[in-house]
Amino acid sequence: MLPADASSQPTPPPARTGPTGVPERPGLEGLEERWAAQWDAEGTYAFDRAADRAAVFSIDTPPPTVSGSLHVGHVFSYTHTDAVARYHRMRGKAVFYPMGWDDNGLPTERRVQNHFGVRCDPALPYDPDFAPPAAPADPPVAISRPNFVELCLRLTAEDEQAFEHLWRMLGLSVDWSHTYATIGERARRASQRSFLRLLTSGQAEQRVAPTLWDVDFRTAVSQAELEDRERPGAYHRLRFPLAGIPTGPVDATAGVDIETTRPELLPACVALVAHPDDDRYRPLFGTEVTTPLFGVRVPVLAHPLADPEKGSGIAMVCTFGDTTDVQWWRDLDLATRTIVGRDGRLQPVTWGSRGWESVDVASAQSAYDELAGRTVSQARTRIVELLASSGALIGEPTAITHPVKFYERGERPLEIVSSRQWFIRTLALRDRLLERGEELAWHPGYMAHRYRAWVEGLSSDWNVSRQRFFGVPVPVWYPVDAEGTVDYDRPIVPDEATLPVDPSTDAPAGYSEHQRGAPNGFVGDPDVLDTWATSSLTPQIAGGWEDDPDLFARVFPMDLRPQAHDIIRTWLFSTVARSELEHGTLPWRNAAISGWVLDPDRKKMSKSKGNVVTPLPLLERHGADAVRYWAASGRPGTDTAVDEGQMKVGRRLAIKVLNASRFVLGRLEGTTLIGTGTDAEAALAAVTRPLDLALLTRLRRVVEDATAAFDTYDYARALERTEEFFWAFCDDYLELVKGRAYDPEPGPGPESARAALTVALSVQLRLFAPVLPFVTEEVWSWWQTGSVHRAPWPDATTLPATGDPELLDIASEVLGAIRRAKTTAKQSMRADVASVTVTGTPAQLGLVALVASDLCEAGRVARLDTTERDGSSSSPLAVDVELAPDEHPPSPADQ
RNA sequence: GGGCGCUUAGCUCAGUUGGUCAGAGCAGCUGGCUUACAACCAGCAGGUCGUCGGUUCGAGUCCGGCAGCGCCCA
Repeated sequence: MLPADASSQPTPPPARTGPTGVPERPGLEGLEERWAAQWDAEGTYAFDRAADRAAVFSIDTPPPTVSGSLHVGHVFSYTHTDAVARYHRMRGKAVFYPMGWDDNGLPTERRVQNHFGVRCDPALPYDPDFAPPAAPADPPVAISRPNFVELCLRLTAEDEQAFEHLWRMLGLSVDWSHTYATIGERARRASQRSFLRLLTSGQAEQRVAPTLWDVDFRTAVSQAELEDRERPGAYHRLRFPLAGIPTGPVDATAGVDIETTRPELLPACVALVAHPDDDRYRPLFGTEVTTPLFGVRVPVLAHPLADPEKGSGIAMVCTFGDTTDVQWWRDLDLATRTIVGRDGRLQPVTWGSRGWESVDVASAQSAYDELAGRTVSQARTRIVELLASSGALIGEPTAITHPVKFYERGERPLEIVSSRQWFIRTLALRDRLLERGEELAWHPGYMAHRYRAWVEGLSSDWNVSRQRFFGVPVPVWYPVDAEGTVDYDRPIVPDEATLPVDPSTDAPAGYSEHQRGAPNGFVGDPDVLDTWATSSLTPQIAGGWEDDPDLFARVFPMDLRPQAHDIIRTWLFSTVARSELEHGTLPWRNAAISGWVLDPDRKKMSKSKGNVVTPLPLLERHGADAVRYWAASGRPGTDTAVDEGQMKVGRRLAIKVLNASRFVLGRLEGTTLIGTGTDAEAALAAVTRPLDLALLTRLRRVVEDATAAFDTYDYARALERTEEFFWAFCDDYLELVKGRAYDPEPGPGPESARAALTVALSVQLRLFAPVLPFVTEEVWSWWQTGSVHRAPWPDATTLPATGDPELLDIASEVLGAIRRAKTTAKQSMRADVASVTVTGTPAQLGLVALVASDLCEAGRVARLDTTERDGSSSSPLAVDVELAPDEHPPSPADQ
């Protein structure tokens, strides 16, 4: 585990030499600790809360799930956000960049259960002296809900410290005074307040309804938490006798065959449905059949969702096999016969009682008693045997593979049970939510499709209650009447001023705790809110909604929601919905969608595959700037593989920044261009040589490109442009101007070179700063005051537009030819060149003449001649290079 | 079954409105310790831009079909 205190013992800066403060041997080691501590101490990233809304850039940071270790995917997408944040800060915005922790919910519960070996039993009383077992207990120890929540809070607090340390080492420019946790008091208050307002306005309501249910976690889940998994199954062909014919040996001429993958739900059958246009079954519509084994008379009905192509074309409707059953049940107003309990086992049924009428009660009961108490899959095995021996199973089951709905964190197929749940009415909102999706600026734009497809496909309201423990409590109580019956229709709500409340330990106003559960008393709602029901309010929580109206007015609606594409349907969607319900606006103007990080073999990472890459070793091996470079090279929205090679490239780039800066600044000693208060205008005025002007004009275009790219959240493009320029700057320009830069004599040539180097370095450091915050800050500190991250973003319009960038190209071309000649001759780059003859058009030669002396200096060329020739300006130059006689020719033996 | 995205050098990927765009880096190979940098530098090599067809004077670039991969939704 990491040391939690990021500010402890920063590495001292290396010894410095000379007035420029440039270290003798600059390096990357220790920059993270040193600058993280410095930024913290100086408040470099503190939000200026006096700034008004127009001057603010606010970010709705994704709160990472705090359940174990961070994922390299976090590093990836958070780096993208941080680069954008740094850009806007340098553009002069007051950047509101908070950090949240998503600690409530199932992942934490699971982690606590495994870490301590405990399980929560809400029936137990609180034990103030409880201490968790030293080693995880097996079997788990049952503890009370308050004790369980305490353990959750304890573990998340530890995790959050480790996470914060990692974020600081990564260099996120978060204002750490604006943090929140989704189980924290502000989050609970905001979540409960919003819920109560939705309750008042009728947008939240409680109903007993078919509910997607995970039988292991024993909680409801929402549509957004579903996922399909391919599972083996089998079609079973069952024959339903026409009504009036008793069960028993089936008359083959008087039955209807259906096919089902869930024969165990036969006792829950309430109807058969076929497509209204299906001629095979049209004559049966309106008649009844009886279920095999159980002798229940059920209607045969028509519904367009029945698929004539599927199985026999007629389906059995049960309580409830899948979501289509629910729809048929609703549309056709069918009976309800619940057999699957919340533990995933078949409940006892008294056949012949109301709702369980049968033409042969005794047979039904005897068949069902074979199933009661079994799990769904056990019951399936048994009923197939019963059906086979009764003759109702026609032929052998046909094995198939089909998609089965699972809770995304679950291990067994979801059941649909009837239960009392709280819903937020999202279906009625669909059209408005689609409009909001159109209003939002998506980066990249095609991500809007994901949102639209999801909203258009909504099939149920949002179930927000969860039968779990570590979450924001549903803030209501219910009165208990004189007979001890709970009246769910008249919830007792708290005053907003008392929030947050916990109905399991707090008594409602007007009641005292001893009335809990008593006649004429009250009960608390035992459920907690879906974790998304709180996470969907992160703009409000971070922005201080109602708690800090002044702050809220300055930051909301926010400028940016950064997130990955897999949670568009959950987090992004639900946040848009809550903002629409609460404020009638979008929660933010822009959504920047990151891709996923894949493992080095481009496979999706997952714990089960064991290919999850953790970020800390990467940071230790390559350094933060290098890891950030890799992350920022990943295009917006594009899935990207972990690539340590790319991190090495980033590290090399950072080292190159150090060394190039050292060279440039080393040339400035004793000039007026160095040190605090460098006057950019004075430096620019000194840039007079064509090559130097050409460089700055090209740089001007780079600044324009990088700025435009960042304005559309394309950090990768901004980096690419900057990097491309920087390498050319190092490889060619620095070599070309070295002679002038080293010239100790004052004069327009040397001064122009030094001034151009100064300006170019300053601009490039600032262009790199959003992606490489540590190395740029380090270099900035050698010769500037203040933080580069507070320095103004380069303004392209201040750079010369009059230079001819073509001059750089032509100089590089000639220099390249000289280098090629030396390499071909296996000579050192320091080898002398007797003469160079450049053949080209007059226009080309005119340019060559402008850089001739720099070329001769850089290439150690004694004489440079030019020869004119006709031709278009696009035809290539011809460069003939004649090396000076080698003073130490290779001996024949070496040839 | 519907939708979205992707397919360019051995690898990872740029190529923004169709016209010096066939590119970069890595890996490979050949040289060079050059007074910023050997954690370096210079140079070399490399691809019918998935496939078929269409639009156009001209197509990685636009349109359509197909194949493969990935994701989302039924």
